[in-house]
Amino acid sequence: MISTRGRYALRVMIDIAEQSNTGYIPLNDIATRQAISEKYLESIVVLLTRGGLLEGVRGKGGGYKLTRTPDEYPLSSILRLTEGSLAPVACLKEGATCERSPFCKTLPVWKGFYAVIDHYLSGVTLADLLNPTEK
Amino acid sequence: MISTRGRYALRVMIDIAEQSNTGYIPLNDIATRQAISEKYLESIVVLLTRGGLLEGVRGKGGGYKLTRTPDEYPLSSILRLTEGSLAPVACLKEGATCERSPFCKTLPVWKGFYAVIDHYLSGVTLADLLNPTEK
DNA sequence: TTTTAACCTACCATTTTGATATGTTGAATA
DNA sequence: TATTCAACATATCAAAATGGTAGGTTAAAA
Repeated sequence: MISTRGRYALRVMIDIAEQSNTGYIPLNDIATRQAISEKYLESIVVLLTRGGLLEGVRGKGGGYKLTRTPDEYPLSSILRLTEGSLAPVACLKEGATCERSPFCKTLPVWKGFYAVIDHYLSGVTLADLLNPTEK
Repeated sequence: MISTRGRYALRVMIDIAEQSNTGYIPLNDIATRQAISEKYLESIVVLLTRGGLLEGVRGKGGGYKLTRTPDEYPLSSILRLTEGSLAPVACLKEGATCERSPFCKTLPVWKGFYAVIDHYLSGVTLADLLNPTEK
């Protein structure tokens, strides 16, 4: 299940995209607009910045900015970064190893499930979530 | 993400389906075959029994049995029961309420995601996971 | 040099996860 | 009828994840 990290990350990205004609957007403004604790948002936004989805600039006039256009952000990229993985079962997480896998009867279904999840979240981009005018 | 509860539940259901010509299957046997703690399985199987997916009989010669044929168990029914819900976000859980929902920009995407998840897991049945001979 | 705002580190309460332990009830069998 | 088997019930628990909070440091502009 997608936790608040992923959900808040999406809202932050939308918020920035909608304000993005205004240059860099300070997290303070975002936190106020979205009614989410700024301190908690910090821990989420740092993932997006390190992952290259956002650019942060310090000091006066600073804040965050998108590094691409909204249509270049599939939701999968945002959620994979903040949730750590989109794998629906631990067995499919990167680096996971299971001795049952050669004969596991459930593995194919989990792989199919993973593919469906990834396909859906890769087919929707940030641009699809914006106000029509901002697209 | 699907936890061990759901994953083990699937394996138990497959195990019972494959042995089901032998009448009632004691949990002890299943735990041994699947190499999972019997006591932990108990807490999972009770959900399946209460949900009507399995029938349990006590005493000597007792055990568990399917209440339907394997093709009548969509995986969604097994996983929904053991995981509590298949909703990908807390906002979509039964009984959940959110004051943002009337204007939430992410809600439609979560609903679509939920629909995709439900569709996939409803389209695969227990029968699809069995050995070809047991189908 | 003061203000602003990102960045960094540490901690913490609550919930969920993944069990274990110790029984009790009910059905068959010897 | 006593014994055995196995479901059913309840309590507890360690570890991890979740959802934060607190306090400080660095860098950039005014």
